[in-house]
Formats: sequence, C-alpha cells, structure tokens
Amino acid sequence: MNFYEKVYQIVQMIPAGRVASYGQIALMAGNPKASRAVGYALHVNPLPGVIPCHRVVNREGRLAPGFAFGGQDEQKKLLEAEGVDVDDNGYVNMQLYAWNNANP
DNA sequence: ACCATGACTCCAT
DNA sequence: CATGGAGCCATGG
Repeated sequence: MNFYEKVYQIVQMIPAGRVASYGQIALMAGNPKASRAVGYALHVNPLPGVIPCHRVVNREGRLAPGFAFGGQDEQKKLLEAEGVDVDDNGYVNMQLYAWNNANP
C-alpha cells in the first residue's frame, strides 16, 4: 500500500461532523513527521468527491489558505453542512470536532 | 542520487 | 501578529 493510499484510507475514515489534522493523519499513516506529505497527497487527490479533504485541517483547526478546493468558503459550507461549526476566519473548534479512533 | 516544491509543524526574531 | 528558518516526508524532473 502506498503512502498516498494510506492517507486516502484514513481520510475516508473520518466520520462526518469531525475533522482531523494533517499531523493526525501522518501519525496514523505511520510517519508522525509526514504531515507535509499528507498535504501533498491530498493535493493530488485522485478521488475528488470520495475523499473528504474538507475534513482535513491543520493542527490548529484552521482550513486551507483558500486555494485548496474552491476556496475556504466551499470547505466551510461543506463542514457546516455536516454540523461542524466554522468561524469567519476559517477555524474549527478542535476541542469539539477533532477526530480520534477511540472517540466516536 | 540531487534539487525543488508544498494543503505541515515548531521555534526564534 | 507577521516573517523566516529548520526539520521532516513523498513526489517529480
């Protein structure tokens, strides 16, 4: 299994209404320091619509700078549609929405 | 193998 | 808060 595939698998495991950080995904993929590669993996996302990249945020719960997949607005709408509250600055409350394996 | 790039993260200024 | 450097990783030329 490629690193990318791991990333995609993990991202697809993220339940609706939750968000995960790149570092979190990197950790699950086996490389805690591969957060960068994770972002790259999603950047080349081969399965748009299947991989909920909108549920992936940085460690602070902040959304992508804007050029991610149509803009923060799009990501914001998608997240809010799932019940994730996003502020106007593009931040989500990680304390409430952070995703953990053992915290459904 | 080397170098450049990037949706990251950490730390210093 | 803004900016920059350093460290890490996968990918592509």
